Amino acid sequence: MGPRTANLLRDAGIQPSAQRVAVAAYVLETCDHPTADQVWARVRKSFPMISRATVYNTLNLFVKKGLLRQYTLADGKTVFDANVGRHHHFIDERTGRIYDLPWEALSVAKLDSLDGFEVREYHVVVRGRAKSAARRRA
Amino acid sequence: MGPRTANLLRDAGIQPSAQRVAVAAYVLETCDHPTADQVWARVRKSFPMISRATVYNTLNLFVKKGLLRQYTLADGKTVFDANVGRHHHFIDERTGRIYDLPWEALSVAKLDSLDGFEVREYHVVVRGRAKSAARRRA
DNA sequence: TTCAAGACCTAGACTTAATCTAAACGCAAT
DNA sequence: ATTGCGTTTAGATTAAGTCTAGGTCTTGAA
Ligand SMILES: [Mn+2]
Ligand SMILES: [Mn+2]
Ligand SMILES: [Zn+2]
Ligand SMILES: [Zn+2]
Repeated sequence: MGPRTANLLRDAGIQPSAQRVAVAAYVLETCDHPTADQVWARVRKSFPMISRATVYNTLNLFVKKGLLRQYTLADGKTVFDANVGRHHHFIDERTGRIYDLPWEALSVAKLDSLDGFEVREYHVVVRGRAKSAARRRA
Repeated sequence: MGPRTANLLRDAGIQPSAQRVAVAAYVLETCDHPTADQVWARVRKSFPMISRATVYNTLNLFVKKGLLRQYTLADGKTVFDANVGRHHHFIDERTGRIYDLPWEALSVAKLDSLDGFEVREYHVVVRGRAKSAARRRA
């Protein structure tokens, strides 16, 4: 997470300050879907002086630059997603945990015949329970 | 919207107070997907003394009794939906407005082969622009 | 009819997520 | 050294939502 992360930010047109690298090292690597405050809590362990505003600003900057996506899928919680490609989501109803489903795992038919709507993107939101195999995998 | 609405509430096991009938008359009839504060603003026009807490309590009660569904689809906003059957959603990216798509309008394949996940429900969230025809229809 | 008991409602305090503000900081070019 | 600019900071602010404690309304039994 040293110069590799810094270069990743530079390539996206972002000045790699120490705070931004610390946020990136966590949020761009995890396969969780953390909220902003979860990111703050996590990054503060290794960077105790970082402020809440900086974490929020940094996450929003990463979204604007295409390094992150932002979703609100459940509970009114806004989460961040390092998986910026197309994919679907599975929400475990017991734990609230969000899992990624590969784009090819599902297919949606009849989208073109949606009369009156110009479709730009879509994804499937699935709810249920993740079995232990999936919990381990993620 | 007088005794009809009251009976609807009674049938759901809800005591039809004046406040609850006023909330129901709007939120169970609209095909919008209003937030709690939008419901409050609307109901206050005809019932100026109703409190915020009552609107929130009433909406949550309706959800618990199965008269409403609650979604968080975009912008971290929690919205209420009088359409309690299965259906999909279309979000207009310009206006933020949410439209219902009939269940049969789309079909999702390969859901049963989702290894490691026990599916309880799912729906498709589509984003794009609603053409004027759809805007009129809704 | 009266009048508790319980259900319901209300204003306002509180909590939490998120943004805003204005000052301070850090670093590079002059 | 001085300036300037991008970045960070603490704290104030806004907004969604819940909670509390007391007041009001309904209801049904005496
Ligand atoms: Mn609202
Ligand atoms: Mn909020
Ligand atoms: Zn994801
Ligand atoms: Zn709907």
